[in-house]
Amino acid sequence: MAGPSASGAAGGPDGVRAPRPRRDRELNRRKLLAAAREVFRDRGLKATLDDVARHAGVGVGTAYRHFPNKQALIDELVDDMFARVEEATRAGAEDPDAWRGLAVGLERVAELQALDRGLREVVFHSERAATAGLRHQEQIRRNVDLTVERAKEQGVLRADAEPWDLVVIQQMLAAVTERSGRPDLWRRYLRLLLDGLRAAPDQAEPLPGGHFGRGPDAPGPDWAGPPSPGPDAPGSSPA
Amino acid sequence: MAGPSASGAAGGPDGVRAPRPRRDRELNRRKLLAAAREVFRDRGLKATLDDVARHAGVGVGTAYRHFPNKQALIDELVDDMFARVEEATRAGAEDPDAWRGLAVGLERVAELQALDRGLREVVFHSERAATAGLRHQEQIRRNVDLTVERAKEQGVLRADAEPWDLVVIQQMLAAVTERSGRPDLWRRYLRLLLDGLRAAPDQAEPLPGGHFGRGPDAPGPDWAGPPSPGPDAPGSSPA
DNA sequence: ATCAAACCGGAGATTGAATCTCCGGTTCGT
DNA sequence: ACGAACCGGAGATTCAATCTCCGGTTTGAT
Repeated sequence: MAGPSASGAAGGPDGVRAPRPRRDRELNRRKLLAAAREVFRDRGLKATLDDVARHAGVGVGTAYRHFPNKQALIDELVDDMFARVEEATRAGAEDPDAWRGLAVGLERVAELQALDRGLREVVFHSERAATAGLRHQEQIRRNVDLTVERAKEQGVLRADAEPWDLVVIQQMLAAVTERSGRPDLWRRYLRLLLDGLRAAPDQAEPLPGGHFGRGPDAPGPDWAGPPSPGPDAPGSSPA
Repeated sequence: MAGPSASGAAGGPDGVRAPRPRRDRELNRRKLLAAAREVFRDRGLKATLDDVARHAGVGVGTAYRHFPNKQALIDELVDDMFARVEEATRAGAEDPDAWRGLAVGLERVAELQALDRGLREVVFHSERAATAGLRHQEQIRRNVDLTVERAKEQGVLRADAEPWDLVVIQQMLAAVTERSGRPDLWRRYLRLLLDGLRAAPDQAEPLPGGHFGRGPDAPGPDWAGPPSPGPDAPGSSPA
């Protein structure tokens, strides 16, 4: 009869009672999370918390009781998203055929983001990507570095390619999906980019843009470095 | 002393007087247009009409007296933008060396849009691009078609490339500029894409995406065809 | 079965940003 | 010099999104 901690608090660090939470609470929480995944996937992060609540079949009040605001709800999902991307890059880094690994890694990640608008916005856009999923982000970076390094060793990737090129390529593919509305069109341009990425004898001209007038050790774009300056370029004319 | 049409109306089709408009009116109009070009170039179309007015050194009221709303002001500029793009594509279409023409055309257009955020938004995003600059748009399409056609004839462009690929490529380059904040990074990826676009013996795999399950004669993406379905994809799961 | 605490739903208050109007004061053309 | 036309910018208006509040319902315990 006496289950664990029949009536009093068990071995909690403080004297806090455990008043047996109601069953529907947890249920609603799950429903909200699931609905959020769907809504953000289809309509992006700009979807309203009201939308999520309606999609979950609960009231707005319930939504706000579980999550103080939309950002908190998003934060709850971000880690998952990065985890999926990490997994997708792992396959590429581990393939013994480095070229196939490169191609497969790019393809997997592109597949993920082509199907999930919320993921695109979290992974590529936001400066708040820095806020969460850091552990995953580091591993992703390591996977990408490794993929590129091995592809160069095997002589299948042009020597002037850099790891962050793959990130930029994902951004470009995301743009194709976003602006065309076609969920598969990116494959065409991935093929094109892969053909350009492959080591070839007649690539006389090196890729430009290897070094700008920036810091001493930051040849790449702003991602993976300090947060970007934001969508607006300041420093316009002073009247 | 007596200037042209000293006091009465000249040859107007109706009896409307021409009461000699004040000089500052036209001046302010010019100032507003110039300011709008700068502001939209630097901050995009989401800039406020108030912003434009402030930048022009006039009051908001003046702005609204000259243009009923922001869209009207934008419409006044759109034609110019498309004209510049048309001019940029012309060079590519006329070059006797078709490959150089292709490369130069892509580069010129990319330069234009990399420096002008407003142009990016007008030319690539909006469904309202359909509203204005139609004459230019048709000529642009003709230039692009010609460029591609000749490059294929000369055997320098892979046979499975299509004219609308060039449009998509511009979108990708625009995304690079937009998301990196680097005004020159696109050159790197244009090189990459050009290397992928060039006819080569080892391109065994054709580009995918030539035909989807769409209409009978619409293999390409939605631009240059019917207006796009908008940013949101409906048809989500039915609960 | 009964009760009180905890939870739910959704109308609407609040906030914020952008658009547009109105009127006193100034400038232009005659 | 004079009056019409124009200018400037404070603030009314609109619109959408976020969040709060309270009457009614459900849950778990006695």
